[in-house]
Amino acid sequence: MAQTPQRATLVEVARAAGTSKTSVSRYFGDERERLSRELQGRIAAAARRLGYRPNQIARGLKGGRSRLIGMLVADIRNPYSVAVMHGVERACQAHGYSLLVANTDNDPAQERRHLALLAAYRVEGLVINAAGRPGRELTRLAEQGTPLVLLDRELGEAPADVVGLDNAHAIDQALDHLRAAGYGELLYVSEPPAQASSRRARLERFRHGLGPRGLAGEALCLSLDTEAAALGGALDAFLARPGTVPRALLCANGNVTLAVTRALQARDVPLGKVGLMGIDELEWCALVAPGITTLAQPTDAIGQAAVASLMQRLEGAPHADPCHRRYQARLIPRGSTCRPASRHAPEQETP
Amino acid sequence: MAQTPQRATLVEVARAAGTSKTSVSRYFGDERERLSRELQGRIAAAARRLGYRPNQIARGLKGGRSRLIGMLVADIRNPYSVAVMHGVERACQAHGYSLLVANTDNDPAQERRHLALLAAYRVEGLVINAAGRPGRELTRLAEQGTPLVLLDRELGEAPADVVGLDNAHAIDQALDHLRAAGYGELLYVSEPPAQASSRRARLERFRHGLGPRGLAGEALCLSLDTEAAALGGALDAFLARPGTVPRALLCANGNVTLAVTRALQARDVPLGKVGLMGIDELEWCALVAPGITTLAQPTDAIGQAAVASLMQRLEGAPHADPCHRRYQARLIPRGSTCRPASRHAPEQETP
DNA sequence: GACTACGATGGGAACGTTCCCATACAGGTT
DNA sequence: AACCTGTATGGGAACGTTCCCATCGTAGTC
Repeated sequence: MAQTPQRATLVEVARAAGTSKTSVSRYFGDERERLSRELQGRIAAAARRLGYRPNQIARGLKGGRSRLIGMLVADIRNPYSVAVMHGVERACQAHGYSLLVANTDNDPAQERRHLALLAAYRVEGLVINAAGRPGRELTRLAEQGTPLVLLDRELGEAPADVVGLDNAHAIDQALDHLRAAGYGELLYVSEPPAQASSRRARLERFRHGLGPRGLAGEALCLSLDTEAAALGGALDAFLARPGTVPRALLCANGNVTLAVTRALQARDVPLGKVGLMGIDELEWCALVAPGITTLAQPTDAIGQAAVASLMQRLEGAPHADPCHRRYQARLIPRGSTCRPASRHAPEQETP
Repeated sequence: MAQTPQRATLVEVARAAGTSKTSVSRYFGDERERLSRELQGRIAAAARRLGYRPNQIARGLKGGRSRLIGMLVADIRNPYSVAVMHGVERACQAHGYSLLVANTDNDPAQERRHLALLAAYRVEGLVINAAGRPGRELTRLAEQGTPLVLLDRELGEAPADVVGLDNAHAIDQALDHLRAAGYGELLYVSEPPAQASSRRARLERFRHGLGPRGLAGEALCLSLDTEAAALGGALDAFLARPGTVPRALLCANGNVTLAVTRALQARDVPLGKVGLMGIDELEWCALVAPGITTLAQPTDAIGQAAVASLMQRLEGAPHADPCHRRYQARLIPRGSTCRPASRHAPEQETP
């Protein structure tokens, strides 16, 4: 039965300060210096007394500026996504924007629904880390002038900037590292590439990078959700092959690394004897003995770049040609890619 | 140079459909059935043709219903927080709300700023998983009628529901399990309890639970950010004590488990010989040999309960007495709490 | 002393909705 | 024929801002 003191409005503050709403609006907008010192003082006092907070919703309505950036995340429980999101959020904040996050759980239907929702809130820009199937919704948004940034996947259709890992270079780093460590036969494990261009890019680079380096190998693509069982069989087959060339597994992303590590442990395969390496650094990679070698993505930089991209279009040239920003991975060598014979640097910590 | 077809408005749709804005508003609100079949058809056609989407901002302004729930997260990179957030988001969605997330990186200044921001967007309810220092801002919000839910911490001052783990019972489970496994001397490692009531609750229960069970032990509280170095020393001291009673470490949360596991590995201490157990299940706990025993929190249920709490106050009794909902942890026993002597069940997978 | 210029302020029309209150016509009752 | 009652629709005033366009002094200029 506490009474609810209605939230104060601009007009109420104006009345309390003995001035007009225009002046109060100026005070809270960015024209404060146009007001006389004395009036500023009166407004400040009245506002504080009433506990006034500008209503962002009303602001957004009039000016058309919601000060909201939307982000579509395919899987909010994926550490990579969260790390990037962290960068995105901080960058938004630095530019005076707030972030509206929508998680799609990898479900295209939710993706469409959430896209519509973000549009309904008139987000001024959109960071997309989901399948983003061509989506008329997405194209429409772009046509209506909402800048789009894709994380780690290209869409072709909609004009949008792309920010992400330099996939080709990352795969090159991995192949070079594995070759230098003495592994000659590789299995590349990836989720189905159909859905994301970065998966395709990595896979292709892997295939084309083997020959020139004198490596043998092949790729295994499966959905971790639906075909997890198949992974074990495929690993068995790979490990049971005839021949004595040292073998290694290369995981296309953090989820795969997790699944593969589980499968290897279930089989009591010692890491290192069979090499293991993954794209995406996870906090536990150093902990699983003898440590899993990874390629760390500069997630913070990627997040910030995404927002920078949006800001540029928001403030400057909205219709410039789509641009790509690719970032380099950082190799973190650990024991999982030291063959027992030549083991020299058993573990190296993240700096 | 692409021209920007301004986003269509209600009035434009009305004109195109040869009707009034009221009818269009009814169509997109929840009074569609009041319209004649024929008019519905005309509106639908016009809306589709123009690509109309109701402007949520304008809606929010008029009705005072922003359809937004805010969530304040202390550390968005903490898997526990993210897991709960996932539950919150899905529940919001199910109730027709969207989630505005603000991450504070454990910084009180950011916390205040973000709280103000969420208030500015007129969120209809607030889920708080941050220090939430008494905060006049918070009390004000509560007074103005915004329902509040605290995750895993009580504030005392502001009237708010609390949702979280049944800390006392969780600690009891841990102590019982460790005792049954034969450990007699425990070290409880926690972050400083000052900031969060749940940390205090766990710590206290630990202290009071030792005696009745015939256990010895003590607690170590340190900030992982600033005193990480001290952890190693404290572990050394604990492990080097005279006496032959088997010893175990109990970690107050996931962050602590990570830090402690790192410290133990750096010291080549085999898990199990020294027992290790943690609150919060992390995806890698099964992977670090011989597996780390954990108490899993029902994060999804907690997130959903938080939103349910808000909805209840939003729809029903806004001023009912603050209520507490506590959820039970689930014990996942693994090798880290099997003493070498009595090792029988080396590993057990998460179901 | 009339003119312009400028700095400080205020009035009022938007922005795109919702929702209260008409209006219009149909079909019953008296 | 005058009266309700109900259903399908439309007009217009909010909601809390921003921003254009006054207004009103007070100087500075010729």
